[in-house]
Amino acid sequence: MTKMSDVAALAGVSTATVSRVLRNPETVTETTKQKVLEAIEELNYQPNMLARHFRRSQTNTILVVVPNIINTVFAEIVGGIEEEASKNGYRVLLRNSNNQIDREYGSIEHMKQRQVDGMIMLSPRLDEEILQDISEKYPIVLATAHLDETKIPVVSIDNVSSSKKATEHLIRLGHRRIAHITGQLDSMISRYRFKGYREAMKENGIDYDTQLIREGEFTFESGYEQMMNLLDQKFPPTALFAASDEMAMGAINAAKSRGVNVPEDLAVVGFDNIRFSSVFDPPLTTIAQPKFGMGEKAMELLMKKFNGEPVEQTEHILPDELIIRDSCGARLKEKLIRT
Amino acid sequence: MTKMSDVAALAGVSTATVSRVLRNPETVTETTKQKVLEAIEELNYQPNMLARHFRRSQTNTILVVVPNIINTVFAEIVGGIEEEASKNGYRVLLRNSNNQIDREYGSIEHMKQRQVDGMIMLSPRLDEEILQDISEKYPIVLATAHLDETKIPVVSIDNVSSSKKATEHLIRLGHRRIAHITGQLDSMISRYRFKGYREAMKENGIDYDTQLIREGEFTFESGYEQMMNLLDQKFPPTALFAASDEMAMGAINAAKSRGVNVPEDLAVVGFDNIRFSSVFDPPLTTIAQPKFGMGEKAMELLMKKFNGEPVEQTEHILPDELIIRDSCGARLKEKLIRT
DNA sequence: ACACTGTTTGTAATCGATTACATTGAAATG
DNA sequence: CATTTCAATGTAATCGATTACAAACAGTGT
Repeated sequence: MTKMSDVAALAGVSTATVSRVLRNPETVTETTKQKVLEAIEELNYQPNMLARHFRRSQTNTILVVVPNIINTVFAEIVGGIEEEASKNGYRVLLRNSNNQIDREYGSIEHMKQRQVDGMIMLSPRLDEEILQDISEKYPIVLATAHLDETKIPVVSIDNVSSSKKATEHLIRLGHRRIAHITGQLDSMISRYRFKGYREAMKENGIDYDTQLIREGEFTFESGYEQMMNLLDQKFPPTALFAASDEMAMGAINAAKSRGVNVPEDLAVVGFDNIRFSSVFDPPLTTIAQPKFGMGEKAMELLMKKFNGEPVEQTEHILPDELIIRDSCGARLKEKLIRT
Repeated sequence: MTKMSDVAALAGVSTATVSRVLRNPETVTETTKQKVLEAIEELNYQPNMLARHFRRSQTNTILVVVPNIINTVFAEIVGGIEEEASKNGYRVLLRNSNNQIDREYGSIEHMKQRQVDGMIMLSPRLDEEILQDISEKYPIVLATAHLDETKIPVVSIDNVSSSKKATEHLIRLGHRRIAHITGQLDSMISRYRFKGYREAMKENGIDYDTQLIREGEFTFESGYEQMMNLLDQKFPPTALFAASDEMAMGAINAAKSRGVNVPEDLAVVGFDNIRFSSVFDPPLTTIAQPKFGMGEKAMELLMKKFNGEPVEQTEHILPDELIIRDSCGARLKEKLIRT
């Protein structure tokens, strides 16, 4: 491995000058710069990054903590982060937390040891206070999260209003017995989506039946199971708002297995607009989160923190969108009206 | 930040001893070890990893280069890699190549600069010779790849025999006009899957119609489009083997849109067994790759390289499995026979 | 008591880039 | 021409852990 002193020797300058050519070219005359550049070329020199990182105690690496990379929602967000990071010369270290709090802790230790310059946590489980403490000393950004009163930058969509929008869409289609399958209720996101549902119902003067609320786990299987429960009830729902597309798909399959037609007998709206929602039969009506964009935005905010720029607002709400496909019956209705 | 010399001072020993307690505890007497450990505890000392990495020129980090993390197949493999890596105290740096060769090059530069201890490439695009060169100097493992004659460890399934198995399944169900939608044919994997198809046809005495071979891009959209083409032909196929589940789904949707029933009018077999295949309507018959396991295996092999253990075989073929669901019509047939 | 062996600990060099501070030299000014 | 100023470059310390080598020490056998 050629090192800086080799370059310096060949170019007939000191290592300080070589270093300057590399990092502050404007402080060096054109002629010496050329000499050094030629020597670098000649020797095929590559700076030892480990030495640089050590000396500057900076790694140009960020840590992304994901509950589970296998989940397509997180994978897309990570895609956005990686894209934006590599634009800025940063590298992305990936860590699956598997929703375990101690793994999240471990990741924070990692940052405390300065092994990374900052971190982005997706759907953190850690207490708000703990996160707050860390954020005072280290650059951290959260995504798909919501904290009540805090200075930590958060990138998210408005889960309450979007869920409200989804539920209202079903109400507008004439439904009153609207079921809701939530995600794990120990997660903020699930509670916010549930809240949006309640608000929509209330504002439209509908007393919702608590029997129609079921807690799932954001998976197909849980959606399937909970829908089976709902269909077993004396007065089954005529519509469903599921807190994730996966659960919506599971629920629809449960309905199909019972001969219940979607959307004719059961209108369904999901959440996330995952890649497969448009291909599913029937294509899902759902709330689209700008997943890739959220990743990019999170990384942007982290870059601001790195550069010492102020991050004006702490909460960055990106726009969501209700995507109407077939599972809610709106298109079917339109067609019927037209004919 | 407390450093090693602080600990040494408090414990009344030299830094060398502190370092030994941390890395070679067996060379230190029990009593001094205790003193040092107490001092570490007292000061809440954490070794500076950047200094350690620099000094040892080792990073405990590996690089994983993925064509696209958004693709669920790769996401699952990365999940397996991450799992196994963190068991071994290694960290995973993620890089999306977006199938661009120059990005793959860049990642190799990264390793040459010793910023990572080794790398795993998924579905590399780079030339075999280049990879071979690199492998002689740096620890590298490939996954979902196949190289003809090389010393680079590769983790994969047998794409030829599995595709043959998939095609034979369709033949056994009585089909002769079996179409095949390939992936991009500049990718080895696509060519191997195509080869498996040809072998199955040939061995069963069927001259396949080149009109029934269409090149897709591993996406829904391409599957949809190519199926439309197939359906437009004078003698459309009665069965389809698609080189990926995504394309199979696209194709099935194309068929549905034309009123062609799957599996009654068109039997379909896919490839990959992605998470959504079982939920699709109809559930896909497909070849299951042990995705998570492939990731784990790849990391295991890399660990062997790190430890200087010999990697006996270069090609590690993991078992695949034909998962029979509804899209191929086998179940339907059984049912008909029984009744 | 002495030499010898082996274990434990300490001293100080080392990894390679960065940078505070010192030096050189050339241009500018009176 | 002497002096000041400033830009360009060099010298050497520095970051913190690791480790080759040296030293100290305890135990063993004669």
